[in-house]
Amino acid sequence: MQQLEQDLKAALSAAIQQVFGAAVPAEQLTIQPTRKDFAGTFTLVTFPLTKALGKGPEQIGQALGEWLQANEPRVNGFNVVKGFLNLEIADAEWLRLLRQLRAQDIAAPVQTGGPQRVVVEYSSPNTNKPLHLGHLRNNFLGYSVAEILKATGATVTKANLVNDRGIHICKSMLAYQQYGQGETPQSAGIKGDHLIGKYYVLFEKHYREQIKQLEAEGVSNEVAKREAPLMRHAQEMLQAWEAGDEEVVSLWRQMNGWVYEGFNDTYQRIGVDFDKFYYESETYLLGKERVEEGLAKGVFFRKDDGSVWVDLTDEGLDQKLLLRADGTSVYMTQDLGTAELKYQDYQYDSSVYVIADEQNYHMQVLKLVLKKLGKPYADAIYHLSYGMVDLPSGKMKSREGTVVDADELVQEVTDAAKQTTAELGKIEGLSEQEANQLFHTLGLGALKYYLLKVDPKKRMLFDPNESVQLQGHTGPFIQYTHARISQLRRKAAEMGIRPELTEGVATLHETERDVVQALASYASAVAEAARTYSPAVIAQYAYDLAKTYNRFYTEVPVLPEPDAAKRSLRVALSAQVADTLRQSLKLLGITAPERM
RNA sequence: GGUCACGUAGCUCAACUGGAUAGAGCACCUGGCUACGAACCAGGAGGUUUGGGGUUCGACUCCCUACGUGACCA
Repeated sequence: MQQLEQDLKAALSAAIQQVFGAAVPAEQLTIQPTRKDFAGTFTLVTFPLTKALGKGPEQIGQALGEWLQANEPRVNGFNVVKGFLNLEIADAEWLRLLRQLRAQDIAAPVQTGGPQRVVVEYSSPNTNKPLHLGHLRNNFLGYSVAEILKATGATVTKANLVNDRGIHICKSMLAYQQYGQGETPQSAGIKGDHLIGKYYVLFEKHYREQIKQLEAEGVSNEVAKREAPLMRHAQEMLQAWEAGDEEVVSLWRQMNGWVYEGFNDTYQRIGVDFDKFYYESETYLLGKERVEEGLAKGVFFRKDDGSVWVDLTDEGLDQKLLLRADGTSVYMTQDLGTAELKYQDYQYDSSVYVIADEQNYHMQVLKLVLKKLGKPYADAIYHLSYGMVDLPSGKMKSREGTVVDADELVQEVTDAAKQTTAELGKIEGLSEQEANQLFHTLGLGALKYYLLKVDPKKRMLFDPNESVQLQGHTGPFIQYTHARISQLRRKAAEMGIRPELTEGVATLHETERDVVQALASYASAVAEAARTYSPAVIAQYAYDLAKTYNRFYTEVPVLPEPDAAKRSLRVALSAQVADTLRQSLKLLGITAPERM
């Protein structure tokens, strides 16, 4: 398809030379898909040529159209509307394209000239509470972007930088010590991550009470927050952890272990995975050498109190702290360290950080600082910045208990899929296990598609009712189209109809052309998605393809078609659609069932 | 106070990076299952693309400005 477009541009450039005697390079021509309301596939916009050629836009269109029709066999018709030359492509070319697509492996890499060694860091949870809706957008985005980049032939490492240390974990640990009474996930019958989350909430509750009490005694809010006994204990615990205190470290190990069991369970359930785990407890001291390096190179400076800074005022930012006066790290210090570590591990030419847009400033600074250090990988860093997920009631706030828990949500979408499937009476012939598997596939398909179809950088609204919808612009709509074709293929096989393209077909139905065109656009959709790091491009593509196919399906008979050559062609066309849909969904992390 | 995003149909989102009459889904109305799976398809209604100015053959897209929403930096 891209090839055809390029060839047409070259042909048009030649036509301009021949007809008008002017040299206009092919790259300068504006060609675009023809709007639905007009006949044709490609459209040349002739307005920009008027000056160079000294003719009116219609005149140019007419002359070029005539030339192409006479000299380019793939163009078999054209029309000119104002400054637009619409070109119609011959059926023989569509058939050739379909034949070519059928001969290729749909999973074969799409060459883009993009990065070859990529690290995608995503998920990166804190270990003090279970995953929630915001994490889901992050996880689905990260997994999908990794799959998309793989589809361009890149070697991709999925990395998870677990934030397993710090004051927030100590809060859970302290609350557990005080109120836990030796409870375990087994004894409580609660998933590990949820158990730890329970104690985090408990900490916050008692902590707030202590603040309130102090304030009642006339202490200012600021001081109360700092001096509340629970907070002081948590701080002491953090120091003990850093000093390697055996009791604290052992409790920390135990509780993190529970959390990981819970996380692994959730990861498995939502179908994401990782090739490499980094733990902040092992990386939080890194980065100090980078600070030394920067001081030696004279790109950082030390203030009188001993703290180290970088001056970014030339870049329109301000001065940024890199190391505290007491020599302890800040987040930036660690991130400098892990960037170096990741580069040593993987020598990436692209390092993708899937992080919410509230970190935009931080990531901008990280990149600039690495640049100042002269790091070769500074430009390879890409912040895949995504917007927050809002609820109809507003922003999610853990303190106000308005978070949507990931595990609960997955259960809800699965239940919704079960209910709808039962209503439609489509579970006959499935074992209970198969049925449950299907409900999960559909529910998760709905949820993933819902979160991925929106442009990542945009803030989005999560409507619980819409997220479980199985009709319309949804994942299950695409899954359904795939399942329906699967059934068609099974029947075709039973009837002895082979999906093949014989010489017996000369002309195509309009909807068949549309389907071939959509199929042929797969590669450019993947390329575009990879270039922009946007699964939404694939989501939109898969929907359009399914939509186009469904129209074909209702307008044209496949199996009942009396002409054997046409019948085989339509089965082949359908098969290609199913394969392309399955592959597209795979890039989104969504499974395409054979029946539903 | 400063920086950066975003603002499109009642609601949720698109618009091939400056091109034609701004498209889908949901919700609402109408029609289509004795040819292959109706989780589908066809049609209707719904828009001053937040307001105002500018750039040009042409602006949802670029620039300026006001307003609104959100995030971040001190």
